[in-house]
Formats: sequence, structure tokens, C-alpha cells
Amino acid sequence: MGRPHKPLLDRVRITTTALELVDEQGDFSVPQIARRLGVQTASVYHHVDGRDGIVELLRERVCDAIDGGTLDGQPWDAAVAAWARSYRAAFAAHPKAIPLLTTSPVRAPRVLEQYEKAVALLVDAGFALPDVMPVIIALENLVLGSALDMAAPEAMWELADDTVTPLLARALAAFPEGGRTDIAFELALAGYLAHIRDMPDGA
Amino acid sequence: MGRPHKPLLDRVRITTTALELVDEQGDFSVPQIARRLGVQTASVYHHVDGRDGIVELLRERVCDAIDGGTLDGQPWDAAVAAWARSYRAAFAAHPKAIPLLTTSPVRAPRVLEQYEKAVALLVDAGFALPDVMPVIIALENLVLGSALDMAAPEAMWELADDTVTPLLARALAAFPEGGRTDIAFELALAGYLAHIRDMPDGA
DNA sequence: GCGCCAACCGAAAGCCTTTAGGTTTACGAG
DNA sequence: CTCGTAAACCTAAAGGCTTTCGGTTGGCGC
Repeated sequence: MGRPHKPLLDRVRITTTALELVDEQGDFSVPQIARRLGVQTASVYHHVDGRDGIVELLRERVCDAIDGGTLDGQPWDAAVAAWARSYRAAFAAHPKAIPLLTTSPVRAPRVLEQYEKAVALLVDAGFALPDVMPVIIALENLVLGSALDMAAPEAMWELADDTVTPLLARALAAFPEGGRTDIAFELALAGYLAHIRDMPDGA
Repeated sequence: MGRPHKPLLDRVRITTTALELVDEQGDFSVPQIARRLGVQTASVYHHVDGRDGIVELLRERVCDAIDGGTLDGQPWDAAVAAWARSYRAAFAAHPKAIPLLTTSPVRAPRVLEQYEKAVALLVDAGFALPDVMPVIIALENLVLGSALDMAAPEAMWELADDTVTPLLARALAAFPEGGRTDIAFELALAGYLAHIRDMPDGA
């Protein structure tokens, strides 16, 4: 024991291990992380601000996959749509993590920068300043709502009892079971965009 | 000890107490419920299917406030809008409970019946059967996404550092801080409805 | 009256989070 | 090169939570 030659722990490794656990189990615990890294539980607390701190690191890690570049050099509406899809895809890459992450909204600096860019884009597009935040928050609602849907087990829908809800059962059977959530998201996004396009004052 | 004269515990009282705790703290534990009801922890497990069972009871309790009557006797689009608002309002009544409830989607019988009604409404309105579920799921996404937003502390937005995200800060300052989430929800709902109205084949 | 089972209690196993205080050793200042 | 500081890990322990198991008692049906 004592201080090791090379550090065994750092935030990156802790975050990676936590994400592995979440991908496998849908949850994680500090002792589990410690075991995987061959370390005592208490040691983890030297690098991280408690369990909640690890969750925050997970939030940032997953959000790193959001491509802020989608907001550049396109017509503003296409840019917003691409950003929303990238945002959603980042969550979709770790479905089991979604309940953990959506519990509280993402406010990592890297994401806030993207919000900043989105505000600029919308202002340039002619949106009145008081309209900008509602537009962004509405989009965030869409993305996070769809993320929750992705996290739901497919079985949640299949167990609809045909006898008590026959129409629901037929409606469920009437479309491919694969892209369920994607179709719904694209539908909502299309409606959102169509409505948004009519808003800019100066346009 | 032994069997009491009148039962001290039942599902209703357990659910009510759990909801009280969640409203106060944003969470609950079985021992906390037991203490409030003047009972040993183990006794609670006689009436309920573990902690997860209590969460499910909470889901049903909160969803009891959703008014299925909104789906009757209106133009179908107005009915859907009213239902969505009622759905969202039910969650808004217990903001601290939202993270707990949205973690997995609502599939209580009472809510499934309303889905059944919604399917009927949309089919009558002329929607093709394969289009019905996406329409409903998209609406669910909207409602749950907005619910998550409601659960977020207002402070989450205020701490935007003006120096690094000046435009974001200005955009935030540019609209009343009260109805933040409501305006965004109504915006998204309006876009959704406008888009949906164009879909029915037979209309 | 009698037996059964419902409803509660006590105790305990096994997990988790977090903190406090020790021990060794890397590292940088002099 | 020396030496103090603090980094990085450990042991230990407190206190919480979930859940189960086996008792005890008394209501209720037959």
C-alpha cells in the first residue's frame, strides 16, 4: 500500500468504468467501480465529488458525442434539425443511461456553448429575442422526451392487453416494431420545424 | 404487538405517505414511510411489492389526475390538445416526483384506457392505422419532455455564466421567468397540432 | 370453540454512500 | 541530494437502505 508508482485512478478511468457498468446494468455503484479498477472503494472518493459527481461526469461524457458543428454553415432550420438529431443520437448510444442522465437537465459547459451558438443562429435568422429561449427549450423537450421513450423497454408496449384495449393493440401491430421511437421523433421534429419556420419576424 | 384491532396499513395510506415524502424531498424510502405511519419497516412489505411497487403505485396515483374526459365530444384536434395539457398538468402537480415517474413510462390500466380512446379518436378522424401510434407516441414525448423540464430547478438556467455565453444570458433575460416551461410546451404543442392536422387521409 | 391466516414485530444479511484517519511514496524546492 | 509536503491509496467504521425469514397475536369464518 501507500502511494503507487503510477496512479491507478483518474476521472477518465472512473467515468469510463461507470459508463460500462451503466451500459450493462442500467446503474452503477461506487464499490462496483472500485472492484473493476482493482482499488478500494474509498479511493474513488479522492478523485470525484461523490456519487452525484460521477453522474455529472457521465452526463458530460455522453454529451461529448453531441456534434456542435451541425449548427454551422447550413440554413438555420436545417442546422437546428441536425443538432437535435445529433443530441438525440448521443443519448441513443447509451439507452440504459438515459434515466440516469435525464433526471436533471444537461448544463455542462460544452453543451451550454452549443446553446450559445443556437441562440446566435436563431437571432441571425430573425427571431425576436424573447422568442429564442422558448424555441430552444421546446426543442430540448422534444429530444429528452424522445430519449425517455428510447429508454423504455419495447415490451412495455407489447403487453397491451388485447381484450381491454383492442384498438390500441391493432394500432401497435400496424407499424414496424423497429423504428418505433424514431418515427415518432421525426414526426414531432417535423411539426416543430414547420411551426418554427413561420416565426422569424424579419424573415 | 400481534395483529392490531384495526389495520394500520394499506396501499392507499402507503401511497399517500410516499407521495407526501416525494413532494417534500423528491424521494422516499420504505423506513421513512414506516416511521410516518408508526409502524416497523418490515410491515410495509406485507402490503406492497417492494420499493418498486410503491413507485408504481405513485405513478398510478399521479396519473389518476389525468382527465380522460378531455377526449370526448370535441373536435379531435382540440380533444388531443386538451388531453395533453391535462396529462402534463397531472405531472406538474408533483414536480419533485417527475424524475421518479418518468424513469419508466406510464402503463397503468387507467392510462392505457385513455390511449385506447385516443386511438379511436384518431382513427375516426381519418388517420391511417400505421400513423396512429407515431402520433400518440410523439405527443407522449412532448408531454414527458416538458415534465422533465418542469422538474428542473429554475436555477439551472440562471447560473449561465454571462461572460462565456453572453447571448444565452440575454435570451434568458428577455422573457418572463415565470412561465418558462409553459410557453415552451405550448409552442411545441402548437407545432405538433398544426402538423398533425394535415395528416388524416380521409379528411 | 377452534383453527387458520392476516397483520404486525424483531432481527439480520447484504448492499450502498460517505467520512476520518493512517501509510507510503512521488515530487519539487532549496 | 535532502527533506518536507501532499498526493494517492488503504483500513475502518458509521449509518442508511432494501429485503427476507421466522415469530407472535388476535380477528374471523366454520
